[in-house]
Amino acid sequence: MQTRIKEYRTALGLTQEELAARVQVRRETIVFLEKGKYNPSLRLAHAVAKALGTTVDDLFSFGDEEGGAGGG
Amino acid sequence: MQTRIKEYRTALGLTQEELAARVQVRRETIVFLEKGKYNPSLRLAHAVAKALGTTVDDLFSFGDEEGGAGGG
DNA sequence: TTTCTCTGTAAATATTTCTTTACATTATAA
DNA sequence: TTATAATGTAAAGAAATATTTACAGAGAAA
Repeated sequence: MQTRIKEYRTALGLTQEELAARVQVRRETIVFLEKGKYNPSLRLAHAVAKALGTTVDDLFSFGDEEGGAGGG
Repeated sequence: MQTRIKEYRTALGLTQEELAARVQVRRETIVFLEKGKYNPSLRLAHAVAKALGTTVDDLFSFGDEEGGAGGG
């Protein structure tokens, strides 16, 4: 799973902390997302996309793993 | 959070079990998603959208809650 | 160097998703 | 009624996300 969060965030001149505040999560959660440490809930993914002025499908991409939702 | 999973699934003539098999999750998980019982992981949301031939943003909608990702 | 801001990491914990197993309901068909 | 297929519900537990707290490194500015 890849994400363009950092790319969008820096383009808007936001710090991780500012983005976290907009999304109403901890800064660490933003760090983890940018680093791809885990796979967010849809609600969180949506909130981040909205805060960055884009969509979930644009912000996150799946190399197209191998079929399903199971771990890879 | 609203979803059009059932709408897409029935349009394709799939049972919950068949969709579950394509997505590689349990049938109960599909029931819960269709009923809005919980908020899936992004990976699961993506896998379901792909199995139904659509996108995450099309399949799920957020009335646009109130800002962030925090519970409502 | 010291100070400040931003970013990254780590461990324990709370919370939620998702599984597993089991049973109930509804509808169709014999 | 009896049988079968599809759907819905429930509870216990496994696995993951997200929080909380704390500390460390990099860069800019004094």
